[in-house]
Amino acid sequence: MKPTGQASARGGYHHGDLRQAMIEAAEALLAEKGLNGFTLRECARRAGVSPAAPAHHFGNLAGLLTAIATLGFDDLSDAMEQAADKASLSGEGRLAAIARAYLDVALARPGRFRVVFGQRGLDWDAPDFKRAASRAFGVLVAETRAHLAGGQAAPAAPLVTPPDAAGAPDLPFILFVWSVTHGFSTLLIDGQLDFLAGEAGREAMLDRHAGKLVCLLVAAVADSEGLAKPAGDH
Amino acid sequence: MKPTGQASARGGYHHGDLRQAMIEAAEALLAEKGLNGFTLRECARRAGVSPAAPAHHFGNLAGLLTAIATLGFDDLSDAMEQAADKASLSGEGRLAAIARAYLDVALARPGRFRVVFGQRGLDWDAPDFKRAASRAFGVLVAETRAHLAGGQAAPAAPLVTPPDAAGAPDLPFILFVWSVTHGFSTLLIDGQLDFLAGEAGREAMLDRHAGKLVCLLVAAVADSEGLAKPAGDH
DNA sequence: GCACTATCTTAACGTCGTCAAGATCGTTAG
DNA sequence: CTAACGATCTTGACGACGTTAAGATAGTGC
Repeated sequence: MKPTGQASARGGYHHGDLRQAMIEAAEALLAEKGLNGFTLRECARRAGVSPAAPAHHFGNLAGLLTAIATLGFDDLSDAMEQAADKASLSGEGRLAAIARAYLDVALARPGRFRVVFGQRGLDWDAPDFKRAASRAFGVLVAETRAHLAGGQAAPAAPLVTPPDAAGAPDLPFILFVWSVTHGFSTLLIDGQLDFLAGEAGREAMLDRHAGKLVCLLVAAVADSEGLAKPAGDH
Repeated sequence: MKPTGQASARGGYHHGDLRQAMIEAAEALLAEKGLNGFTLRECARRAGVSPAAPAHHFGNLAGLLTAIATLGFDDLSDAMEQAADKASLSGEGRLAAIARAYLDVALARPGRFRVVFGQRGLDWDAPDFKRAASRAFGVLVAETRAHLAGGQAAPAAPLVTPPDAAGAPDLPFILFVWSVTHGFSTLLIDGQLDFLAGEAGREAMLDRHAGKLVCLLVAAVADSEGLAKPAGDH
């Protein structure tokens, strides 16, 4: 049978690199309609492929979303690392830098961010996904510890596997940092703070408050440093 | 035509109080399957009613979810108010009490919490919903301000309309409190902190860290009180 | 040049949210 | 008392969704 459907419009029966094409289509669709309007069929449509084609590459919808979420975690890790390094050079605090980077990534791609931390089912056991998630958490842990240590020194071995952190004495600080950053990002993304924007728009509201919020966070971690540590170290 | 379908099993053509029955079925379904497995048809099925029946009471799926979210916001407000009052009597801090109450509500009904702050579309313009959301934010504002004022005094007029808060000097503190609380709740609910639970389960992990986290929050707000205020008041 | 395997299409299934049209019931006006 | 009416619910249907099974096509290695 001649390829009379989508394949003919594309020029061949095989796509070539459908996996990448699907991911790009998915990102575009997420940016356009958000996670709510996201559809596997629409992605396949944009990739010029039948609805059943993605099954072989991703298994199912959860597989595609997991691939997107993996990219999202890596994006988060990269942005935090780069921001911390740059801030370290210019003398700013690394903690403030990663918090700001986290927020920026969330705001730049809210759809993808919602996939990472969203309700639609993911393959939590996918190796790549687990690795990406661990890396992002590792960056957070490393930077928070560097901040607690008082220096701008980048830790030599920044990779922290989650089980290591389970009993760490500075875990409350790490959770605190993550909670503030993630919470503010989530509230913003979900539109819960839109009533604060006024007529100036969200950007103005961000410029006004995000900086102060990060200052509060840094001050909080610095000031209560001795709270969770048994013996004083300063 | 005789009622041969769902109506006969119920005993009559009319239900009586379908609106309430749908809400109860929805809550049960959310508790059982979460927001992901939530379905309007399944709710109607459990209420013993045809799939099109809820349309007249809620308009569409968003209408039903908005009704649930309204209950969720009211639940949040009530829990925070009661916790603050009780804590005030026993001498504890009201701020720590509302943070803990927020977390407890989220953990007690994660499905409903995800409806309130979730991705599935809601009718943001529904009057009841707006009122409930404003009330919850108002409680947060009032308690944070009471804490900043240094006393456990409950404010006489706790209702704060959102526009009032847009230019308030203590807004960063309020956002800070909300971000920490909401962020930690969200991370927990979404299973992002499950790897910290270990073999002891999530309850043990909560008992270990939630308290310290709230302590950090309270200390942070108390310590950096003078940061956003132009003139020192202590 | 041929089998083999990966890749993609077609067709279909069951489920979903929603709508239009009709049936039923409670209520109220005459 | 009854007839009309509006509110409530059912039925049946529509298009879209995710997923699957079976078949067609293309690149690859022998």
